[in-house]
Amino acid sequence: MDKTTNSISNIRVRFAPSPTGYLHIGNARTALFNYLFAQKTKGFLILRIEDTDRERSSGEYEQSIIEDLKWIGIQWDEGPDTDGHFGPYRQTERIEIYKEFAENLLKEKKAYYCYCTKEEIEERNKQSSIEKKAGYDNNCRTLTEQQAGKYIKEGRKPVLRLIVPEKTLVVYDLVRGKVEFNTSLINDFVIMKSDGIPTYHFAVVIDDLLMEISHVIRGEDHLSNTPKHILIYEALGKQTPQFAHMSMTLGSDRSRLSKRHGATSVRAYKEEGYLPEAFFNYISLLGWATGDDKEIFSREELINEFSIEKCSKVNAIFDPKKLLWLNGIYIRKEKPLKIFQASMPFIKQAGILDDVLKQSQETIEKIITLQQERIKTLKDVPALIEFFVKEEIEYKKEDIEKFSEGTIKNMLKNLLNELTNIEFKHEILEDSVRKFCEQNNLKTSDIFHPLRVAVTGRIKGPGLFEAMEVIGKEKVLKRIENFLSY
RNA sequence: GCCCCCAUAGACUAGAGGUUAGGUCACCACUCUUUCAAGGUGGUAGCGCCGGUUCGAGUCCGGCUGGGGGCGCCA
Repeated sequence: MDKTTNSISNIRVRFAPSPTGYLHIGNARTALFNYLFAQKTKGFLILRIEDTDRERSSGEYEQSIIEDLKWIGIQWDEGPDTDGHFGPYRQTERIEIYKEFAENLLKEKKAYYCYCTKEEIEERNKQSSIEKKAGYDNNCRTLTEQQAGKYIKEGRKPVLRLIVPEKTLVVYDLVRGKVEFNTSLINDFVIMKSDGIPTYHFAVVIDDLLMEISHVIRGEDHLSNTPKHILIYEALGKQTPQFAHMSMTLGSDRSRLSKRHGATSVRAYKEEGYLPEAFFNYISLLGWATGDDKEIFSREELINEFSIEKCSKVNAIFDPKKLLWLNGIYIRKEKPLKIFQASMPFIKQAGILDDVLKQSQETIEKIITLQQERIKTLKDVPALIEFFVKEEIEYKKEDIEKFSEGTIKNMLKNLLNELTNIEFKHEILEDSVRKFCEQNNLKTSDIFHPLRVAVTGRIKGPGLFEAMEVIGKEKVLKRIENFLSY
């Protein structure tokens, strides 16, 4: 995660989650785009924890977000878990810094204390129904010292509000182009809460400033808040970074991605057996595309091809089906041994670990190779390899009934004798079973299907003879005998 | 209510005035095949609506409609 200081780029971007839950898919995509941009430009990615909401933030969530980012393969150059010259990277550890900036704004009369309670503001809003202006009425901007003194005596703890000058603000957004705002619609907003903690708007600006962030790449939900941020930069007499507001990720009904749409956290997909590479690739496709028709990208290709200009302004719907398809693509491309290793948690979970560990690595690799094209997610692995590794298999009642007809059983019995005498190589097996069918005037399917059920306990699966070879002579013969006993 | 953003099939998108509107997922059919899967081939399906500019509009402009976002002592 370190980068030497001889980097020529002074591009610095950040991903700034608040640790109030697991890493959300939408946030993961924002993180990914920041990562890709940093990599592409040889810049720096900073991870900053925005934990000023003390009610909802927790260290566990911070940890889980870090784990999930790492799982996806997003690496950062500076953050709470690494060294860096712009720390601390956790907002609650920066409270004194914000206070200092706030006090300066107060001194310069660019901000003021407000003693109003929520109730008082609401009440006044109701009274002035002519102007249906929502929010704060800038009441305390013109508070006399006398009035202020009275409030202080009452023991009221004030918030600090920024004086919002009336003007037109222009955001030159890298994704959306020129966007104009009229600040007359913005009320003097809170920058420091009454408990001395900065609000999001204030902390974000101070941090981006001090951490020398050059490009703020974030979700479109922050576009409307950007004028507030610019106002703070201006009050501080500082230049703004560049802004890029990415489209949002929505659920299947075009509403915000929520529990109703299924899994919304990165962690859930990890636990469902998705490969991080596939996930990485899939979310990069949401709101971004190259001019050609390419969709499958390695990490390096993605970094190489990425550009903010190619980012779409249109909100994208998260489609689990396409992710599933892409996951299959990655699984089929992966080395069998890698798939096996990645499936270990699921194998353990399924309770077949002991049987699996009895197999040689070679056998395991053969099994995975045979089933690879059937694996959609790693979670499928136990069910697909189970009948290879288990000593005994169980049959479904319906399958037994289907193939319990006397002639079939007799044929299988005869075949069993044949199999006893041959070498268990799939070519040889196939050869002799086909010959057996011919000699007995049977269609191959008359024997293939019952044989598959007898040997694997299933009506579908990989090539029958390849499977038999891997399962091994001893087990196969035993299984057929067992099947015949029903 | 006010402000901001957006609009190509069910979904993700290509398209920067002249295209038979291209690709991918999903869906359907066919094919390969001992089953399933994977693969191959083909198919259904789209420029939200109304005006304007232009010889010509998916593409430019305006309006409408629709969707999303913001207006917190949440971030």
